[in-house]
Amino acid sequence: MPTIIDVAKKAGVSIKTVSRVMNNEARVRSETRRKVRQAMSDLDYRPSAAARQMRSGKSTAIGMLYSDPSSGYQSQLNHAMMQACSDAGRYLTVGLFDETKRQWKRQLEAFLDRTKVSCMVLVPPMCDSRALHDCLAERDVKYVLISPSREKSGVSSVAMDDKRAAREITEHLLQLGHRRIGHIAGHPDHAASVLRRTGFLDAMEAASGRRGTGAVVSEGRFDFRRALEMAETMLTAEARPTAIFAASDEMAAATYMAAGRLGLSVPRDISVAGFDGAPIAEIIWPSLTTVAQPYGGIARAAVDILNRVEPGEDGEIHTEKNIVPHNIIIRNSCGKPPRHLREAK
Amino acid sequence: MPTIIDVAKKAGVSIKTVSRVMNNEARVRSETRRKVRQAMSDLDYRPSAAARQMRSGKSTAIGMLYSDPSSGYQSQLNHAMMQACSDAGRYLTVGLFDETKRQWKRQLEAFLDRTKVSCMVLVPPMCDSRALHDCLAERDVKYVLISPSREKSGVSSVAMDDKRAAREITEHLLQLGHRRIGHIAGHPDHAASVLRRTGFLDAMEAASGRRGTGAVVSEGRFDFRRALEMAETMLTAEARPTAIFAASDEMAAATYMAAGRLGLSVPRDISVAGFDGAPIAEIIWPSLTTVAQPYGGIARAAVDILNRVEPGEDGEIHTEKNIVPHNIIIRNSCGKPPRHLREAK
DNA sequence: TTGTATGCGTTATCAG
DNA sequence: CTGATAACGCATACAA
Repeated sequence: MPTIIDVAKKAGVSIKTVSRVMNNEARVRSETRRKVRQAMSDLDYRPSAAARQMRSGKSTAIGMLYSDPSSGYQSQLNHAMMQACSDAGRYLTVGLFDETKRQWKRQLEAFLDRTKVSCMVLVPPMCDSRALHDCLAERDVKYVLISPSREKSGVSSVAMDDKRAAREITEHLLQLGHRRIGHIAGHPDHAASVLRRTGFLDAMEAASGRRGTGAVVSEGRFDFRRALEMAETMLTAEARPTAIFAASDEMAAATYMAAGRLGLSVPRDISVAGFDGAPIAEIIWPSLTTVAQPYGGIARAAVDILNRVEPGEDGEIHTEKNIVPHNIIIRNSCGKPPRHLREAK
Repeated sequence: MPTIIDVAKKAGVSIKTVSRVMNNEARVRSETRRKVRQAMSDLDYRPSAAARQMRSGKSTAIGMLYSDPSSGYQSQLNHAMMQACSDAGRYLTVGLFDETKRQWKRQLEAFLDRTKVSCMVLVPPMCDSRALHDCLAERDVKYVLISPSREKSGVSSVAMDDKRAAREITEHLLQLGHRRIGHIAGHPDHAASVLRRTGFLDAMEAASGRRGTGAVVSEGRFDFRRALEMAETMLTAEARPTAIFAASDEMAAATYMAAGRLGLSVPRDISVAGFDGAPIAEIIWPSLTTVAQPYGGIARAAVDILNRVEPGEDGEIHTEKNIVPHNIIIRNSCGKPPRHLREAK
């Protein structure tokens, strides 16, 4: 494995200069910089993370907190972050974090002490804890928020556009001819739930000309059992919807089950759409039309921000609010409504 | 942060002695050892991973390969490993690994070069790749296998007893009075599937006195749609089972759906049991009786083996085959069969 | 059984 | 703009 000394020799400069180039410091003549870069790639040089960390006291790894092992969202994001870090030549160090415990502050400090990470990504629900922000700021750790409920000034964030995605998938249903559509919403405290519901209502309003027309909304709270009840209620109402848009794929799965119990077939009798692009959406049958969370794009954007925020300490920190485009995945759970219901308002 | 020097001063010895104590070397007087240990805990000393790694060229972290982000098994194990490592004062470095690509060897070597891990845990399906074993052995990386299909001599392994667990959950069903029980098996190439099926058949045989009596087996292949079909077939057969034991929680969920379509209620008309202890088992309703994989115990055992295999290089390597006890989680998906079917053989 | 001195690959100081 | 040299915390050859 080549070291900084080998690079310095090859480029005919001192190791300090090589170090300067690596760290994107300003005062280096551009030709010198070029020579060093050349030498580095010729030798396939890769700096020793250990030596770097030992000297600077800071790890190059990116830290991430994990609070709920059974959360599909967190584990998907975790995977995407690993991938993004790997692509960017960095590493991800993840720590368990129990936000409910009173020891959380010590827990966090132990994590920072041991890992020496100097930058982190905060995912929901950690990204909404003011105390957590303060603790990080106090220790001078840079961080980026993923899908925060509220933005925070001076801190960059990355998110998808939940409202718009909800609008789009509702429009898809409308385009198929559905006029009476149910929505099983998520937990009202969850920012994304509110956005998804609003997007749904916006699309319904645009189609009918009046807010609320044709829309049937229930609070599912992201809970399977509750969603099951809500779906059953909707499907047994006198004027039952011909399509249901659930705010999560799990709740969409619950809707499948409710439909099954009532002898209704998806998508013949009832169309179902979900949200998240969870594994279950591919697994269940018929496969579920849903909004895929852009985990990869979100992770890449977060790593990218962290890469840029670190070296350039010249002047003030440039923060940004990054919206990552999503995809609607059309699968087999949505069809046209029965003809006699198609144009009924 | 205290360093080895602070500890040495406090204990009144040289740093070399402290180093010896840390690494569990033999030639240290036990009183000296005690003094050093005391000083370490007084100062809340924690060795710098960076310095250690720089000096030795090896990281203290434990490596793990991840191949399928949507695999609940892998992500659960991942989480358990993080926890276990954290408890043992070690770190987990996980790498993506695409076993299908031809570049896998370079991918693995890049991982080893960059992370410098000297020990790893291999989870399914990686633990069954002979080429992977060879590659690791070649680079002198110690590893432990988790739930391998076949044991490998000279390599330790950790697993749960799938056969026994399947037998036990089947016995639970038998005890409730079920005599005709269906089993939706996993993929036949998967070692665990075979064990689970065998355990099921063993229990049925023990109860009836004859192999196969009362048992209805279908190949579900761990696939939702296929399991759905299998369950529908079973439930519409003339002599339908009063209980179904699915080899995975996902397939149990498919069974719920099949039951729903046929107007059958769980557990009143049909009892369902699963296997894995996946998040979905708690989420679906009624909550699913299942075998919980002992992820935590498996991870702890693996880390423990790795902790012991490393320092004691005196003599030959002691390998072990560790079976971790599991738990049957009784929830709400199993009940007594209708009276008239209870004793029917 | 214990201690001393050296070097691992970086970054930072300070002088050119 | 560039370079010589001293740390950083630990492990180990070598010495006692």
